[in-house]
Amino acid sequence: MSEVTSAHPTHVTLAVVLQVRRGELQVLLWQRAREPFRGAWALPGGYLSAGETLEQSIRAHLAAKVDVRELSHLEQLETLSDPDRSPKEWQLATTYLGLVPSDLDPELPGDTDWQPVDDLPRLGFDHGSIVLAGRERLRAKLSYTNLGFALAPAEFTISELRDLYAAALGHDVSATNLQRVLLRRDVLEQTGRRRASGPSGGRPGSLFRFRTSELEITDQFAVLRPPGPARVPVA
Amino acid sequence: MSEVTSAHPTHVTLAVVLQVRRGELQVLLWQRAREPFRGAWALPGGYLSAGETLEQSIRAHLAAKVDVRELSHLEQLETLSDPDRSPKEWQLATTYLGLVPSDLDPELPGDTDWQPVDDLPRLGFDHGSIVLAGRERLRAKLSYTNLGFALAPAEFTISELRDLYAAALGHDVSATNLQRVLLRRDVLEQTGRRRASGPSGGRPGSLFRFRTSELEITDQFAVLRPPGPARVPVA
DNA sequence: GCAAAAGTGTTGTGTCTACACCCATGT
DNA sequence: ACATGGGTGTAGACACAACACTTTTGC
Repeated sequence: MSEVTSAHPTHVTLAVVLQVRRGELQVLLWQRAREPFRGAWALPGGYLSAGETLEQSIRAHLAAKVDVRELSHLEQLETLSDPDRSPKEWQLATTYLGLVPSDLDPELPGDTDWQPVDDLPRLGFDHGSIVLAGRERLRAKLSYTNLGFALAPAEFTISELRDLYAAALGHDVSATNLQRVLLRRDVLEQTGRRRASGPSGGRPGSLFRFRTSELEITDQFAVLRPPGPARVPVA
Repeated sequence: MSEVTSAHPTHVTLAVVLQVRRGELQVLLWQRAREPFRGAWALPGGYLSAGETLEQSIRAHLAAKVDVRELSHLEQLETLSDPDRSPKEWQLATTYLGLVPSDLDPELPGDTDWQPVDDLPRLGFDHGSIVLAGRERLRAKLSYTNLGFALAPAEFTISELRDLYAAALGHDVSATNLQRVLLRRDVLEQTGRRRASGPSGGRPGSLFRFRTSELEITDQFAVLRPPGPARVPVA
């Protein structure tokens, strides 16, 4: 139990902001200057203010760390309530997953930096497990939605997209099959332009873009799906 | 904005408790005796008490309505924070999905009853949309997990299970294919016993049970899945 | 021509739906 | 015998992975 358990808990919002940087999935963290967990890294966030929604709260706190307009996606994860999760007070935390496209490099305050999710520093509170929960949500949704749009620049080649997916998913991805899956699902479209070849030659890749930046479920993986004459093919 | 917006919100937990009753999916509701929304139906739940986790809170509030031991499953849904969601106060609500096996018929207080999800009465607050969100979560998880265990009695025939799935999913389900899908996924096992025939004859059905009552993801629907030599077949 | 990178063709596999057919029981 | 439901066999649809092969570029 907390040292202080008042009748009313405090409420904070926390965000797992992820971006693929230098080929690996990284998370935005800041280093605590005060107890508790002085010197440890922590997720950005803070107290809920009067009259705010939780989403407004996390956006406001993130604004102190990054330009919030650079967030390509934001969704709620879990609300944590273990009375012992903060040593100082009874504190609820509603966690969010945020994503930043790989071509942006936000200005950060001095105490804030990106850290690799696969090699996290020591994190305070329960923030380590929150980061992993965020990564799992991302991985799942990459598989059955068009969430890739939130990791990618506006335009990209299939190889570049493959590298983003590989970094986020943590395993190799075949460019060949990635292209076919996303085109068949009508998630990608060709821009008509092509990227210039690299210095060592090679065929220049076509540039693609995501058809929409609204989250859509593209593979409803609906096993046990409704009976009936095959679903209408896309026009 | 609420009439009263204090610096600290109150926090409630609410549960969408679902059960298949008489062939249809129903939700546990109680009828409000006081303003706001006097006479309207509402989800069970209530204020978070000092030192409780959210899950302890919703279990405690449900205990006033049903025997909590009859809950076969309980999981967190979303935390709602719109300042206008309650007319009286600034109130956060963390919502849960609860499930009750179809063979139980809990004793209920006089103000509490089951209502069909497909034909809801007038609900107070934002509880109508919460019920639908709970139903969607159930439908999705029936498809790719073994969550059926939480709707079904300990033992059942495939036809009985088919009827439960059909009621929960809202469309016909083929007993033939349901059996094969769940057996292949190793979710069901045969008990060896059989049900007696009905009055009008017919072959008696074999009795099955779920292999486990722990939630498991049985179809990881992992499109874009890791490369490699085919996953090891079940022994 | 040769290396490098992008993209297509093709085959095979796993998982599901649909539907015909067979099985076991009561009357 | 026949009706009533339970259960199996089998064929086809579909989406994907794997991999060989072709195309387009730089040097």
